[in-house]
Amino acid sequence: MQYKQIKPKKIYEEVAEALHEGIRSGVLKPGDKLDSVQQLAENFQVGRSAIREALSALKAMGLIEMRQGEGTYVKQFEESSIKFPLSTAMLMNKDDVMNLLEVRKIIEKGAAMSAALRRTPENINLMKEALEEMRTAHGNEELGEKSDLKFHLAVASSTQNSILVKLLNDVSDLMQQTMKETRRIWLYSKHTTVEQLYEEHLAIFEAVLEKNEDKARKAMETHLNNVEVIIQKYFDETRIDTK
Amino acid sequence: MQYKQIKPKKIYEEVAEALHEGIRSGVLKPGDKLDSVQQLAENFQVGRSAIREALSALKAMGLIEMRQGEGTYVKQFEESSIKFPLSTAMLMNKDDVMNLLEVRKIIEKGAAMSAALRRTPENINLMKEALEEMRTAHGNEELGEKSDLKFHLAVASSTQNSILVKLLNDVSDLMQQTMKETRRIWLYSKHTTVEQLYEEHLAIFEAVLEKNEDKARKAMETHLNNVEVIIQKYFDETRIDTK
DNA sequence: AACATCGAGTCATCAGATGACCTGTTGATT
DNA sequence: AATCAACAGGTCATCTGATGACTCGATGTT
Repeated sequence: MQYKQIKPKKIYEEVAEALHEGIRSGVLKPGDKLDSVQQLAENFQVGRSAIREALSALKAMGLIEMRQGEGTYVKQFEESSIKFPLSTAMLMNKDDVMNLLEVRKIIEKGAAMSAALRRTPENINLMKEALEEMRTAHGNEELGEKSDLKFHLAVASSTQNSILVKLLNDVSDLMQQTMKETRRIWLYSKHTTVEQLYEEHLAIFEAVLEKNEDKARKAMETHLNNVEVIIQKYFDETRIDTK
Repeated sequence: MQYKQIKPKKIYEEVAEALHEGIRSGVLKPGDKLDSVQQLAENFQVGRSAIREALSALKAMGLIEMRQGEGTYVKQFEESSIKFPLSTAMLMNKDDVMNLLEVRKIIEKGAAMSAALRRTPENINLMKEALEEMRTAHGNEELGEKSDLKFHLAVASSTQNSILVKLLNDVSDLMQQTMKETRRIWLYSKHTTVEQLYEEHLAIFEAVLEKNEDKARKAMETHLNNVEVIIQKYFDETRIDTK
């Protein structure tokens, strides 16, 4: 028979849960000030350390903010901040990078399609801006990289789906972190084909502009396939094993 | 002029960061036992509370595990289950749910395509199992719901992409939690169309079995569009405003 | 061989003390 | 009247000693 795992609840876990529940249920609204640690300790009838450990955990989850000398506040977290706990503690081997890239491809393709349907004139302007930056950035890898990101973000925003934007952001962050060490070489390879990259982005832009869903997907796919080739090449050259 | 925000780093934040870095860089490998709190306090030259608060945060992120009487260990987080720390203090309004569903659609469609390419015989068996469960579960909503999830998970696993699996899991969790309160009604609406749902799943299964990428995508799309209709209907009926 | 007991190591929790920091008030200076 | 230094009260940040609870393995007993 299956025995259910018994786990003696730690006090600070219970406290954290209670507060979390309070926030989720709306008893504690964003911006509200919590009682002082002292006060909470008395309310819950526990020591101050237990309270502080609970608060540390909640803070790590991004639910509250502790301001020294002031107090503890429930964080403002409109739509934008759903946390996708894509663990940043990830090994950086070829498999992981490739898997991550596949995820990114899936999301970006979907985003491109959705963007083609829902983009507004403002979105278009943002994309134009990014493209312009990219075009005039030849030679300046730093700036090129930034406008690249900006463009992808503008596409994501065009979906009018804040959750999707957040997710794509997280994935991009992870990619950047994962590739931190390979960055210089990566920028170099990229630089060599900067013209081509610009063309690819332009194609995506046009598709979104024309509200052509299918073309947008394909353009994004082409683009990311090329990115994949570059990364692939880098891995092959430097012989980083798949663990 | 722009002033850079000065933020005095809290000790426990620095400790948390140091440990996090250690894990990410691989100095601390999964399964490793950390020094005792006492010891860490001496190593970092800080008080025990600071250490404990840092550990609470890392624990909340799912990076470590504290076992009373034993010690603190770096969590094993292979492909399987990374504990999902929770991020769901989110309002449950129609917009959020719809956005989330769109994200799910994007990911699941991508997963279905990838699954069609890479599924192994074992994956097929898992899917079959889930389908069988679903078929024989008529009337038992609890079980039906579970096998539904199991099926989607089996599809995700077929991609051989652990990151994708993790992500889909997180999104599903979020959806479940978000819809926790609407659950009963949701199950009911679902029940009325359980036959149809089974057919839809079967279509996905067949497509994956045939390694037909395009068909898989379409089948998944059809399925999720129907799910969307059900949810949509629920919202319309109960008049939950868009905030 | 099986079981009970015990001790070392460790996490869990409490509470007092001290420092650092923020806000608002008061009162003196200009 | 405007400005600013000083202060007080509230709060978070941190350290520390004490105590309890728990795990594991060693030791001793039957």
